[in-house]
Amino acid sequence: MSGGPVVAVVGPTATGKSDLAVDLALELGGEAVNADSMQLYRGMDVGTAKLTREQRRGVPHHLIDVLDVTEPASVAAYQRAARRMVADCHTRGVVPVLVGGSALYVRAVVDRFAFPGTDPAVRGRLEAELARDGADALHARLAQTDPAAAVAILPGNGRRVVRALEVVELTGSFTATLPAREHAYDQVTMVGVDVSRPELDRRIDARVERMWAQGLVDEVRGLEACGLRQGRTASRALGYAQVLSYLAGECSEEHARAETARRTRRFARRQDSWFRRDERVRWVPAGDVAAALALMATPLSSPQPTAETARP
RNA sequence: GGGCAGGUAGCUCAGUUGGUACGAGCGUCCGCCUGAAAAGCGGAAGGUCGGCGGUUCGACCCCGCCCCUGCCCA
Repeated sequence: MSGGPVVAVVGPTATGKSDLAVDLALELGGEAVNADSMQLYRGMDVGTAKLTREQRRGVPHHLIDVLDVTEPASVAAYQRAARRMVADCHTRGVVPVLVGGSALYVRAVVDRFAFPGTDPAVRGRLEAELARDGADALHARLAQTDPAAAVAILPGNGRRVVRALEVVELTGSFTATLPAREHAYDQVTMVGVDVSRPELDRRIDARVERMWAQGLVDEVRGLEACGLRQGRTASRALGYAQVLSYLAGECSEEHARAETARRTRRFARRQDSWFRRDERVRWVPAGDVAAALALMATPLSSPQPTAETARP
């Protein structure tokens, strides 16, 4: 696969990825392609910090507002749509600028990555078994049918065990380790937005504060009426899950707010370590458009470590 | 000035009626992650148990004094 340059702006939440992506798109003649699992949802705006129309500054944004809150999101479906979008951009001579903090989503489009199929019936049955027998029991069974997968998946991780069993049933085996980091396109530039942990925490607190001020609670209330609570994926989103809990009378509003901030900080660390581990990501200080543009001059494709991967 | 409660991991607190701190949650750091990835799972590092002195073979747990915090009485 090739076709043209692909830019990916990654990093933890609240670092300013979206704005940087717009800046880059403006400079490169590009369009933004969302790689955020929650911005996929219509109506989830303040809680996902979606850019407003004005903030997008005329740059087209794709794969945003494409799912109803009741629909489950899935990487595989996203991968198909995103790849199609990238190809479309290339056809039009436009640079696709992927933006988002959903690490797996980013890899799913930028890397050689194939997802085995799924079957609702099989999945449903296995999930019922998980609920009934517990993760250890299913893990023991996985050890029988696919020993290698069982070794790679911790016994307590019911979700992964279920998926593994599902794939084994469908295809005979399950590869429980992520594929090698190999780009699926010729010219990929991954820009990581670098922010120190203490600064990140400050930004997150401020962002959560702002979300509340901008009416997150009302947004969730409205979405609840649209079935948010039944949405398998959307109802788990940071902020939304906590507010739903508050609306259900399970905790105070203040607790929901504090929990949102706490879980977001935790999430940001997971994102950070995920992207830090990827030696192809080149880091630039938050908001440093010039530094990011400088990287475009020397696109980095597949696993090819360079001398100056680290930045001051 | 007197009385009571309390001072144990970065934080909030368990705990030992004297025998190497079983600690827990949160935080921190690290790792895993293939159709829910803003989810899910796992590991590690952190403590002179307020200070000084005494009793004892041995004290974080007993005694004395002191310091600090909170509450109450004057």
